[in-house]
Amino acid sequence: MSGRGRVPSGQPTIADVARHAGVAVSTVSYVLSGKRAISELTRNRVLASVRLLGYHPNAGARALASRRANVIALVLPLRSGIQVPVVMQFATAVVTSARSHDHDVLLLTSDEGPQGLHRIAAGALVDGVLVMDVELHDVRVPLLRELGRPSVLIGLPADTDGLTCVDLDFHRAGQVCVDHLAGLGHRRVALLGAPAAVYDRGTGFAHRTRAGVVEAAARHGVEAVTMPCEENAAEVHSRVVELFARQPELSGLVVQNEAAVGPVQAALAALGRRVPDDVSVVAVCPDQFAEHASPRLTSVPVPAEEIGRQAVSLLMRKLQDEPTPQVTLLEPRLTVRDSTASATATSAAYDARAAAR
Amino acid sequence: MSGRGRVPSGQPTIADVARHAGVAVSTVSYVLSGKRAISELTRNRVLASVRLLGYHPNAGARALASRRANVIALVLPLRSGIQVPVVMQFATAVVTSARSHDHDVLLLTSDEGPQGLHRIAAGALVDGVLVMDVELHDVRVPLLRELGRPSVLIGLPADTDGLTCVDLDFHRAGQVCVDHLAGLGHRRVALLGAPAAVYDRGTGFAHRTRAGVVEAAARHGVEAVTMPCEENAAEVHSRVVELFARQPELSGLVVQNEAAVGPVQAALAALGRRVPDDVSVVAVCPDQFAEHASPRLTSVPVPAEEIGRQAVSLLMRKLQDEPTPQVTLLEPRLTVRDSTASATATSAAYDARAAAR
DNA sequence: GGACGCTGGCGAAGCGCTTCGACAAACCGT
DNA sequence: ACGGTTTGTCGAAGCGCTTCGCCAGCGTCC
Repeated sequence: MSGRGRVPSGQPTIADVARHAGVAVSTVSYVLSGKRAISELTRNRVLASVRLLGYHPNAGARALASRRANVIALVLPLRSGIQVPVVMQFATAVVTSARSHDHDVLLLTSDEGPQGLHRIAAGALVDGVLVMDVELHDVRVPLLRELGRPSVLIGLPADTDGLTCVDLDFHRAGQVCVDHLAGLGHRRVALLGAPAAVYDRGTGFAHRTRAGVVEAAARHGVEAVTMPCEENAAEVHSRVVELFARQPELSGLVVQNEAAVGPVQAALAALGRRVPDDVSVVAVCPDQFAEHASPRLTSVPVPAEEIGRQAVSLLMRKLQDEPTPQVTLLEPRLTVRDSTASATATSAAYDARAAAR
Repeated sequence: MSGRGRVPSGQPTIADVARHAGVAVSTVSYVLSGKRAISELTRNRVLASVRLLGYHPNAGARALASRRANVIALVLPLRSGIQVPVVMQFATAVVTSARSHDHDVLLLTSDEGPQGLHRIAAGALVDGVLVMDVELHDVRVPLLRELGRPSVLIGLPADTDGLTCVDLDFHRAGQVCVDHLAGLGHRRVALLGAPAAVYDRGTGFAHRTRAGVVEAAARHGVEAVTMPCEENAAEVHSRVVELFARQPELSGLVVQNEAAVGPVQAALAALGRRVPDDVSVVAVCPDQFAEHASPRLTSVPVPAEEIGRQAVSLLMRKLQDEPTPQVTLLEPRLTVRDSTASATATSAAYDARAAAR
C-alpha cells in the first residue's frame, strides 16, 4: 500500500509537468534550461503545462543536481559609523542586478565574520560572494582567496593579487574636487573627512581620497589641510572652527562624510561664513544628499548603483570561469551645483564684512 | 571504467564522514540533528571526524530531503524616501537573530513585487517571509495570505486578519510625546511628520502617530497642528516658518522624520528660537540620531533591533506550527534628553527677547 | 541502398541529505 | 528464565532536479 509514503509537498513537480504534457521529465528540463534543442511543438506543449500547473522548480533540488544554487552572498558592513544610505543603494543595486542574472541574494553581516563566509561557501548555499567595505588589510581577504568560490570585493585592499575588486576611484575623486576648487581660484582648501575610526581601521576610500586631495593640492600649489571628522553636529562644529583657526584664509572645503554635510553647512552659517560667497563646499556624497542640501551642493557622487551593477556582473563572469580584471576603478564625475563659486570674485567678502563689524 | 562519473565536488560529504568515523550515514545525520539518541561514544567519534574533515552539510541536499531550506526571506522597501538607517537596523537585527535560529536571510526588494514573493516561496527557496514597510492597504497582503508559507509583517495593514504583525505602537508613541510636552506645561504643540507621499501611500506608522498626537492633545486640552514634511533642508525651513505663522505661540514640537531632525534644529536656530528655551522638541527617531544632535534630543526611539528580533522569533514559531498573536505592538519609551524643558519656566522667553528688539 | 550525420526525445543514474522501519543488544520486571 | 521495553545503529527509499548516453527516425551523399 501506501508503504512509507511521505506527504507530497503540494507544489507541482517536474514530473507532474512531464505527465501533463505527455513528455519525459528530461524533456521538460531541457525546455526550461534551453540546453538542448527541442522542437517548437514540444516546447510549447511543455510551457503551456508549466503555466497551467503553476510550476516552479524546486530550488534545493536544482541546486543539488546542478551544483549551482543561483544565489550569491552579499556581505554588508552592518557595523555603526558606516555611511548607511550608500550601503543601502549598493544593496538595492546588487539585488536588482542579481535578479536580472537569475540569481538571488543572501544577506550576511560582517559580524558573523569569516565563519559565516566559510559556512555559506562550504555548504554550497551560494555560488559566489560579494564583499563590501573592504579594509586595506582585511582579515577576510586571505579567506576569500582560498574559499574555492568566486568573489568580488567592493573596495580596495592593499594587496589585490588574485582578487577582483570594484570601486570608485576615490584618489581621482579627491583630485577632481581640488581641481575644481583650484580652478575657481581657491588657494587654501581643506578636507573634512571620515571619522577618525574609519582612517584607523584602514578603510581604503578614506585614505585614497585624502591622498588625492593632497596630491592635487600640491600639483596646483594650493595649501591643503585634512582632518578627520565625527558625525555629530557638535563635533562637526568644533572641527570647522578648528579648521579656520589653523587656516584663516580657507575658502574651499571638501567634505567626505555624508552625515557631516548638514552640520557643516549649519556650522558655517553659525560662524557667519556664507556658502558659496565666503567658502566653496564640495561634497563626496550621494546625489540625493547634495540635492537636498541648501544651497544644493557641488558634489562628486558615489555611484553606488553602478558599482553594485559592475560588481554583480563581474561576479557572474567569474561564475562562468571567464577572466576578470583584478581592479575596476570607476571614474568620478563632479556635478557643479550652487555651493562653489569663483574665489577671485568673492575672496575678500568675509574679511570685508568682518572688518566692517 | 569511470563510466558516467561526474567530478566530485571537492567538499567532503556525509558519506565521507560516515566512512571516516566507521558508522552509517544515517548515524552521522542523527548525531548532527540530534533527532535520535546516539551514544556518547559514537557521537564523539562522529564529531571528531566532522571537524577533522571540515564537513559542512550541503544546503541544497538538506533542503531537498528535509523540505526546509533554513532560509527566510526579508522583503525590504528599497525605494527612496524611506528612513534608511532604521531599515538598516532592522536588517541587521533580522540577520543576526535569524542566524541565532540557524537560518539565513535572503534579501528581496519590494520592487520585484508579488512576483518575487511567489517565485521564492513556490520554489521552496525560503521557509518563511518577513515583510517590512507594510502599507495600510498593501497589495502584498492578500498574496501573503495565500502564499502557503508562514510570514510576519513589520508594520500594520488595515486588516490583520490571519496575519502576524509586529510594530512599535506608534499611536502610543504619538501620545507619549504629547503627554510629555503637556506635562511640561506646553499648550500649543505641532507634529512635523513624514513626507506627504508617505501619508498618501497609506503607511501605517505615519497615520497612527498623527492620530496619537491628535488624541493626546485633545485629552490634555492642548492645541495641536500636524503637518507633513519633506526631507530637504529648504522645505523643512519653510514648514517650520509656516508652523509658527499658523500658531505663533507654539512651544512644543514633535518631529517624526529622522532626515528632518537636523534641518529642523537649523531652522529653529535661524528663526531665533532656542531649544529648549523657546521651544521643546521631541523626536521619533533612532537613538543614534537623537544622541548626535545638539542639543541632544528627547526622543521616542524606534526599537528597530527589538522589532527585528521579535519578528524573527514569531516567524520561527510559525515555522514550527506554533500559534502566534495576530498583532504584537511594542510599547514606546520616551527618553528625556536636553531638547525639552518646562514651558512655565521659559514660556515668555522668546516673546520677551522679541519685544526687546 | 547502405553508411552517415542530425534532430528530437527518452530513460536512468545520480546529486547529498533526511527519515522511516528494522533489528540486535541491553535492560527491565516478574 | 522469559516476554516486553528501551536504546543505539543501520540500510534503503526517496526528495526533485540535471545530465549523460542512447536511440529512433529522417534526410543525405556517394
